[in-house]
Formats: sequence, structure tokens, C-alpha cells
Amino acid sequence: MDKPADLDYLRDYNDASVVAIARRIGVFDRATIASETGLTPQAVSKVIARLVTAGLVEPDGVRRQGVGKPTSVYRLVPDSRYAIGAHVARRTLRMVLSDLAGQVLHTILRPLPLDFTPQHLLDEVAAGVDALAGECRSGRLVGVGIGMVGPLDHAQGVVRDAHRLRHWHDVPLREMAAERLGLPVMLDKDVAAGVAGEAWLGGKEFHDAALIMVESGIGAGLWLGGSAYRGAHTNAGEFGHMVLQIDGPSCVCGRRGCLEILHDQALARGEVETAARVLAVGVVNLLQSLDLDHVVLAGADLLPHAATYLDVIRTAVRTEVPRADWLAAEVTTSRLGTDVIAAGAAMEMLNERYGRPTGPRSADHAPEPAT
Amino acid sequence: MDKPADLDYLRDYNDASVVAIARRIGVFDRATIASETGLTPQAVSKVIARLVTAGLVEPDGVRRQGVGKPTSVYRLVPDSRYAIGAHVARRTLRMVLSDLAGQVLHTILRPLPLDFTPQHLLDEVAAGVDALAGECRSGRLVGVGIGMVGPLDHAQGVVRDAHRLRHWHDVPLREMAAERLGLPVMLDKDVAAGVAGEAWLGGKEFHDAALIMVESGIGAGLWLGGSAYRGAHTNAGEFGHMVLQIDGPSCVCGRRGCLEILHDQALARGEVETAARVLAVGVVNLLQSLDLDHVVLAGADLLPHAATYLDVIRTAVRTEVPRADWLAAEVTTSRLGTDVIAAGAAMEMLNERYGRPTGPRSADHAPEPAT
DNA sequence: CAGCGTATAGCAACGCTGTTGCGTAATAAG
DNA sequence: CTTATTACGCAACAGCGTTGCTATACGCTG
Repeated sequence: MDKPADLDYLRDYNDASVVAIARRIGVFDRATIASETGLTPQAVSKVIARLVTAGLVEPDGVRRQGVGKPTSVYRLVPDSRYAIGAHVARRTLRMVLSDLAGQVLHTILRPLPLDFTPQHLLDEVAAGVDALAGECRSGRLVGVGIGMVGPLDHAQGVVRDAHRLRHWHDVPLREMAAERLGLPVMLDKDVAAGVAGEAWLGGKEFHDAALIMVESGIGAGLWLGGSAYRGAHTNAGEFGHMVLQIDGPSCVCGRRGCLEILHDQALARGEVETAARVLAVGVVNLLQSLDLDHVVLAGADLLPHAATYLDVIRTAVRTEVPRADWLAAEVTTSRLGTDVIAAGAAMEMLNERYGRPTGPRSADHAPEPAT
Repeated sequence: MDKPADLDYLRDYNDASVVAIARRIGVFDRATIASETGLTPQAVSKVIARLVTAGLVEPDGVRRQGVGKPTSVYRLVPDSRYAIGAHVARRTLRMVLSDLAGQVLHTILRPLPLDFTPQHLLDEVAAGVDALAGECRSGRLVGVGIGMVGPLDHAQGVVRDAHRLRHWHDVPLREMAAERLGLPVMLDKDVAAGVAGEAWLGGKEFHDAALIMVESGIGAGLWLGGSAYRGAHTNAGEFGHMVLQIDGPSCVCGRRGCLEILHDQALARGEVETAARVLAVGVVNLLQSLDLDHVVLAGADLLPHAATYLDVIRTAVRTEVPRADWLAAEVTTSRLGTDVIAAGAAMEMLNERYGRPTGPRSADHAPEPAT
């Protein structure tokens, strides 16, 4: 059953539209909001009044622009809300504290033991949350986003089978963590969370983008049509297992000639440029299928050779995509660097509460926020 | 600038939600609509009253369901609105007349001369519209959808460079056709229109799907997250130019080892099963990247061997997709057959006017409907 | 320095949305 | 015939963005 489109939805939607602009540009005035949202100035005044009451926004004096009454200026209160993001990797847990503006304020890195259990992870996450929550006033923490390797179910918040992790089959991590922490929790695939973070920084330009992560496996987080794309079972982005060489070398996944095995073999031989070329073939394949506007490169195994990868992939995009003059995507490295997954997960939590809803259809996952 | 979320949007959205259900199930009652939309029964009554006034819906007697006052039943009036869809291929123009329920009522097939010009196409389309419009009452035709090979710009309605068609560079076809026909026109890539048609028939089950077209080239229409996905420049779905064999045979696109060249070479050798296996590798690649729930096969070069393709691809999906027990996509042949593109284009036109909007954001393409 | 034109802010009334409360209609069962 | 049940729909309502208008605060002008 869908959520009905009623007046509450209308209000929340417009409030979120204004918050979205405020989060992006920080300082703003009524006329700017009015022209960007299409609302009348009067309606914007009402929205701003609500946001001031909620503490998300505050007056920031006036600006004289020449003749006439000065414009009232407002600004976002970045420290009015926080979110914590966690990146669960195979050997480490990385956690960040982000404010409403998306700024990463603190980072924590904790090692995880081999084959850690759900209980162990919860303990570590809880310790991290305690440490980070100390940095912000209580009641201002909206929740915790967790980015993790799949397969997992974003809607249900259940880890199905984390690749190469024992003890992780059908674990209802979101529910467990929410209960343990007493906070709303979102669970998402690592690359999906990561691309949300990059798309946040990229702004409106990021309409259709991919985050290519090369880090113990190769995956792609997809941002399509202006929002995260997860696929039918939260398993989109298994980019590394795209076959590029029929009858090529066998891959752990059971198929042959996967991008990942070709790439890793080249890297094992020390041929970074060959590895980059393999990845470039995959990226161009992705562009052919998805017509993206941005490709972001990240991951611990790629970033040390970022210059080579960037060069090879940009060349491939320019020369191998037909009509590259207007179809080509911009290729860059991640702006969030090693924090990309954790920061993206935090961003997703903030967007969940303060972002523009995609439509009045049912939110299929979000627990009601604790107050 | 976005369209503001105002009361008009609210009304239109809810009206469209009810029309969507009516178009799908035909006969309905107040309680069903209320539970499916989340609206109160009283609100549904108001919506139905508006739709009856517009002629889209009419009372259909009552239904006794046991004790209590009988339920008032309503039904869609399929012939209250029509749309025409056109499939512009290299040698033929296929046009269909569809009613509001999505039923294809008439089909017209007209040959096109080699290297036809925009003017020539307009003449043919106008003749087809005249013939088809005679089958429905005037004023009930909402517009014409055109599906055509790309690259083209859906938002602007401009054909950039139709593959292998001279005379087709930066042709503002939507505007030209709208002026010539005096009707709203939508222009879309052939496969994008096609997948919209299949998704319409598939209903809610079609959330993330691809239509694989094998017909003078191999393309994929993508339906992601419940709506058509076109990419940053309406050029998504160039599935045939996914490289599957690094350093394989040269393709017309300039790269080597593309799916299309491997497939076509196998077919030229008469090895249908090998060709199907090549396509299957591409399909599994697509599933790895996009985690689809449905794959639909179509196209004049595939359908004659449908059984072989279906068998090979289904086997590949079952055996090569990890966790195929719950990640696998359903693979079928097109239900619309050779009409798929034209019927899909008509469907897109109807959805444009009577479908649920994806959000209050600006409609970036639709001309205001002529009355 | 008073008066004027101008640009902005905000109060108040308004139209319209879906919602709520409640009376009414139509049926089967007792 | 009476009663319980189910559905319908009028009327009042709360709350949304919009509209009309007044108040305010500035630069400019004489």
C-alpha cells in the first residue's frame, strides 16, 4: 500500500526541498529559495519559519542589495543534526561523524578480528557510537548508517551472505543494531552508500553516476536518475563479475574471464597499466549500457595508482565511446577518499530524514526516527 | 526550477493513482482503491467523481457481497482516450492505435524508402495518423509517441544521429511532428519505448527490467526502479557494444569483441545456439551490474529462434548467477511481439498524461497537451 | 532632512486538498 | 418488522500554498 499524497506529504516535501538547498549552499535568502523551488516567496517564509522552530536554520542578519528594504538572510545550522556512518570491511570498521552539512567531523578506525561475529560487530559499533556521540549534543543524532559488503537486503535490513565472511547468513543487522543502539539504523551495500556520498558532494551535476571501488573485489555503486540504484534485491553493482573475455581464466565466482580476475592477474604481474586497461574496458561497457555522466574511482587497491588509472580510463572513454564529444562521462577520483563508504552511509541517514522524498510512495524500510 | 508541490500536484497525483489502478484492473470499487492508495474512502469518492466528469470512468452497477449496502462498482472507459504509437525502423514505419487500457486496436505497416528524409517520414506519419484517427472519436486522441533508433535526445525531442540513416542529424522531430499533426508528440529511443510497453503489461512485478532487442543491431531498453531509464543523454542501452572478448574481432563501432559482432558472426555461420550463448553472457553481465527482476527478449532476428534463445539464456541465468535461488531474473519473450516498440511508444504517451508522476520535479520535456 | 520610489517581509483572507464526524441508504439475518 | 451490518456522501474541518495588501527599511532626490 502506498503512502497517500496528503497535505502532510506536501509540507514535508517542500520543507525537505528547502533543507536540501540550505544544506548545499549554507547561506540563503527567501528569493533564492523561491526561484529554485518554484514556491511563492510567501510560502517560503512559512517553510523557513517551520525550519527555524525545528532548529535546522537560523537568521543570519540582513544583506543590503541597493535600494529597498534589506533582504533577510538565513543560514543552515550544521550542528543541529548529526549522523554516524559505519563502513564494515573484512578486517576493519571505519566510523565517521557527519553533520547536517555533510562535513565529516571525526573518524574512527577499529580493527576487526578474522571472521568476526554479528555480536562482535555490534559491540564494536556500539563503542564507536559512544565515542562519536560524545562529540555532539544528545538528541541531535538522527541515526547510524551502515555500509557493508553484500549480498544483503537494504529494504529489510538483513545481511544475506556477506562475501567471504562466515557467521553472516540472514543476519537482521538493522534491527539488531537499532535495538542495541536505541537509534534508527540504515543498512546498505558498501558501494551504494559510497556513491550516495559522492553524489552529495557532486550536487546536481551527478544525475547518473557510478562509483568504481577496487578494494578486495571490484564493485560499482550506481546512482541513476538522481538517486541510489540498488536493483531488485539490493545486489546491483557486481561490476567485477562482468565477463570481458569469454573462455578466459576461471574466476572464484565460477564463470570465466571476469573483469576482476583479469584485473587482479595483471596487478599480480605488476602490470598496473594492463590492469587499468581491463578496468577501462569494463567502464566503457558500463557507459554503453547506462550512459552515465560521472564515473568516480576509489578503493585501497586503486588509489595508490590513481594517476595511471585515471589516465588510461579517461583515454578509453574519450576514444572508445562513440560521439564522445557529448556522450562522454567525467572520470575523477573519489573526493571522500578512504572515508567514502562511511561518509556515504552517514549521508544516506541524513537524506532519509531531511532529504527530498522521491515520491509519495511507501518508504519501504525506514523505521520511524526516535525523538 | 522545479515545479512546486502544491495542491494541484496533490490532486493530479491522486487522480493519476486511481486511473492507474483502473487501467490495470478495469472494474473496481471504492474500498479497493482506498486500500491500494492509502487514501480514505471519502477522498476516493471525490477522485472518482472527478474522473466520471472527465469521462475516464463510469458507474458499473452494484455488487452484493453479503450483508450490508451493496458496493458501487465502477469501470474504466477504455475508449475515452487513445494514443498512437509509431516505430520508425530503417525500412519500415509501424504504427498502432492504443486505447486507455493499453489494448492495441489497429496496426499499420508502411514501407520506408532507403535513406528517407525527415520530411518523408513526417508525410508517412501524418498519413498513418489520419488513418488511425478515423477509428476513434475526435478529441479523444491524446498524442503520438515515436520510438526510433538513437542517438537522440528524449528531453529535447531531437534526433541527434540515427544509426545508419543519412539526413538525420540534429533533427527536432518532436517539434516538427507536433506542428504538422497538431497533437502532442513524444520522442524516445526505440528500446526505451519498448520496455515501457512490456513493463505496462507486466504490472507491479516489473520493477527492474530489460528488454533485449535483436533486430539490425542489439540494444536493451532499461526499466529501473519502476520507470524508464534513459541515462544522461537518452543513450542508455547500447548493450550490443559491450565488449565480451578483449581483442576479439573488430566491430563497426571501432572496438573489438563486442557482443554484437560475436553474436552476428555466430549467426552468420548458422550457429544459433552459439549466438544465443554470446547473448546469454551479455545478459548475465547485465544482471550482475543491475540486479534485474525481468529480462524480456524481442526483435525480428531473435523471435524466429525464440525457443533456443530462451533455453540458453535461462540456463545461463540459473547456473551462472550466484545465489540464483533468489537473485535470478525471470526471462521471457515479448508479449507485444513485433508491435512492442510502437505499442510502447503509445503507452508512454498515455502514461505521460494519465500515469502517476514520478515526483513534483519539473517535467523536462512534455509539451502542454492540446485540447 | 523630509519626501519619494523601491524592494522586501509578513499579516490576513482565500481556494482547495484530503480528513473526520455523522446521518442515510440498502442489504441479510433474526 | 426489527436489527445488525456495510457502504455512501453531505458538511464541517484543519492545513497547505496563494493572493492581496500593508508595513518596513533602505537609497535617492531636492
